[in-house]
Amino acid sequence: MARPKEFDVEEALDRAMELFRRQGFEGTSMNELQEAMGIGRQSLYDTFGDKKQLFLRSLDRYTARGRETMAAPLFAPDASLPELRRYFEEIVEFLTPRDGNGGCLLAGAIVELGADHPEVASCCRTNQRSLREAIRKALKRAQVDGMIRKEIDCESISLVLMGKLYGMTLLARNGASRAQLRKSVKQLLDMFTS
Amino acid sequence: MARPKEFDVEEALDRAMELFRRQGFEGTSMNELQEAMGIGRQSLYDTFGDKKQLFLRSLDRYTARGRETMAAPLFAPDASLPELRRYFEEIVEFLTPRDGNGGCLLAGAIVELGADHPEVASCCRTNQRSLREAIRKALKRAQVDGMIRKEIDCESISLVLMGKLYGMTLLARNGASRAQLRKSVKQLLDMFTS
DNA sequence: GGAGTTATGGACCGATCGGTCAAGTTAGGA
DNA sequence: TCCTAACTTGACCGATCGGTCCATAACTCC
Repeated sequence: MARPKEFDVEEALDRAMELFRRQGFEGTSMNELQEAMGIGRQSLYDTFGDKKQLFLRSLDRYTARGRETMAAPLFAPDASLPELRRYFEEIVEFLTPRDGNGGCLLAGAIVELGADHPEVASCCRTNQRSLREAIRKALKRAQVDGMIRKEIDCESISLVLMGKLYGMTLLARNGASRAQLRKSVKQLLDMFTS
Repeated sequence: MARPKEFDVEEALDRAMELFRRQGFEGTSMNELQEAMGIGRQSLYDTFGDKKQLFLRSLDRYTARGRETMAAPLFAPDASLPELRRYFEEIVEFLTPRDGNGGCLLAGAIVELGADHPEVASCCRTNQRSLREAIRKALKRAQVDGMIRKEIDCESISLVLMGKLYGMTLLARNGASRAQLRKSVKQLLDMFTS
């Protein structure tokens, strides 16, 4: 081994992730990334490969981060309806920040690259699958405990809720307020709770 | 007046719209547009202005087209629950074409340009407002006729349904099948019908 | 204290970007 | 008929794109 890196790889990746989240893939240039990450051109390419690889790593980090923070309680083995409600509440808050720079890297990735970048598409689908599964389990658990009506099909409702999450990212980007989103979440969730 | 155009403006716009829908704003170059539209460079700029103006006109056309075709029955003065169901069914079909080139120009516009292009954002919001209003009226009418439970708040459910539409564009882009989307629509709509 | 390895900074690459210029062509109106 | 306004064509513009090369610096190991 020789000369150590002068920058923090994880931190640089966070900066890239944030820029991609706000501006999208095509909308962000390597020059902007380099500047935002605070590293030199060559260090960028040596460490992260080309732009697509950097985006993919940012996306991976983004989804992992989401699972570890906001979604963590939902992924807990005993997660139920309260955890689900709390998760949706956190998503609403995340999508409507004070500075107005809402926007979801995952949604951007699906729209912008989902059709022609297999690895990105794969990452997005994997994330959707695991999240949906966590939602389904939480719903089922809540149903067993009598918090959700018996006739509800948790499997298909989990897809409805995934769509709800995606839908909110666009509603938020299109001007919906935190209060509006919060209310729409409550309306939907109350609909199948008993 | 002098020499007439050799190409059909509306048709050229359709081509541009289709390309933007599939590839997004940043993902589509003027060279590609020129080729797809089948016109010369200068004709393009003379007729449509710069890229942003061309995109805006494409977006306008896209939303207008949607209102005139799929959404037309929903906008009818006597639209009710059947029209609403039918509209969602048509959207599902639109989002899951045989060739796999699903994708919604409106969703792309919101994600890619909603944050930093006021005119595009304005167009997206106007479209959302009018569509949501049509949904709300149809819901209300269905409620008066006893097809929807009395305790339902049509105003806020209309936002839930707008979110559902947006959500489906991402679900479709992320691999959801026509059958899955259809089922999720049924699940949601059945939830507040009596 | 070399020797070998990795990181850094900046110049540089061809390609492509959105957009324009100018010369030539085709029509309508006087 | 001929003038002129509008359309077409293709070369061309500077800027920026993603990506690479190379000389130099900084570190570890022998």
